[in-house]
Amino acid sequence: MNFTKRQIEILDVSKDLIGTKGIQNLTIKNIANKMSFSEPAIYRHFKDKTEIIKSVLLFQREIIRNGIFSILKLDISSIEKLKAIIYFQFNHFQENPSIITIIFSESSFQYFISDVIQKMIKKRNQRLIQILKEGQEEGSIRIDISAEQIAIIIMGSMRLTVLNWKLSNFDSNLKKEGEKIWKTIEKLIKK
Amino acid sequence: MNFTKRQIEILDVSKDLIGTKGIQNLTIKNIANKMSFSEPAIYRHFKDKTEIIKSVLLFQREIIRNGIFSILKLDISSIEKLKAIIYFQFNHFQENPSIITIIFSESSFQYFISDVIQKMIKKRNQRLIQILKEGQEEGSIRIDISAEQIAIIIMGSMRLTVLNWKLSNFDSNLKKEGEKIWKTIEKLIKK
DNA sequence: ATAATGTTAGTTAGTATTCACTAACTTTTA
DNA sequence: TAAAAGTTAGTGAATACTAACTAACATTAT
Repeated sequence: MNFTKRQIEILDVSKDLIGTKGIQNLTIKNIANKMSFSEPAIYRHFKDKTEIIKSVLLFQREIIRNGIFSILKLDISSIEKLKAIIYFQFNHFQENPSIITIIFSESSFQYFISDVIQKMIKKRNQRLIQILKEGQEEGSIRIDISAEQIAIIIMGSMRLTVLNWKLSNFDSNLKKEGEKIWKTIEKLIKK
Repeated sequence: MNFTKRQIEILDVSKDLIGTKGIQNLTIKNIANKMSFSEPAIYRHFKDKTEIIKSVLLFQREIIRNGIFSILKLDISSIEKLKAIIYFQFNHFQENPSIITIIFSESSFQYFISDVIQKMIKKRNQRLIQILKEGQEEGSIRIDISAEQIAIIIMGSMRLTVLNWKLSNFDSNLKKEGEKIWKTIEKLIKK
């Protein structure tokens, strides 16, 4: 996970390319054009295209992960953590629309890459469940529904909210929709 | 929406191709191979590849739509309709895993096709909201949360449940997970 | 200090492969 | 016998990637 300056430039350009027109738009030629380089120059920095895609994913994950970690460290209640994490993510997506396409591309990536995404989703789910369980122990979250099921409800509605935003060509206000869905979730899961 | 026998064969093969390895796997060559035809033979039945993809979508939509319509006609309560529709869909997915990839491909299709999907999603959402509103009027669904928000919760958790199933390589038991998530939803939205 | 050597990061020119699609012809079927 | 549904052989465009080379800079040996 240590990228050179130039590698990060390539990853940024790649992220934008995927973001604007999907994975199909990510070609070495397009990367090279956007960087005003020749195509072979790209291969000085990445072994092959797969490496680029993988790195885009890992790089983005790192950014989100750091944000979440700093929230987890805070000394606030589980519900407040949950809210902070959800708001942080909606905020991040609003400011980086390109990565949405990447996140919703589970199905269009090839095998090996799909593995990377799978692990990311699993990890994030585990963290969410843990927070929920803490909340249940604290007594702030209802216990008649398992943390696992609540996690599906939360993750599912978040993903759909983001998808709707994307399908509206990023026209609607994601932060606002995110706040709305959080308030709904809060009502549903609070004890 | 009137397809010949051969066209339906092509659509079936296409559905499977997308289902097993994603849109990238849908090439004229692969279709031809699977049908033991030459590539140009495909063009006797469809103008171009776009027509094939569009038709796959419309054909699948038709099947699901018919199932939902016959449920809507039944003389049962809104909650029961909802349950029946959700069970029907999980059941349909369990028996047709290939179409999952298609349904989760919003982002990987090109522009014109994404339009078709967008309309499908919108229509289904509208129908869901209508049922929920009826339930709220009947007094069986809570009214402190808008039908629109409940719809997001339901659609979102359904989609995520299906996605998880897909990511588990169709190993887990979708029908069982579907029943579980329905029971959770029921608990959450019942008055 | 400077000449020799190696490294980094770019270039041009090209390859092999895959793709959607077509023209021209042949076989099958109603 | 004519339309429908196949075939072979091919095209042009796009794609990932490679070979061979070069300019600029860094390191090392004398």
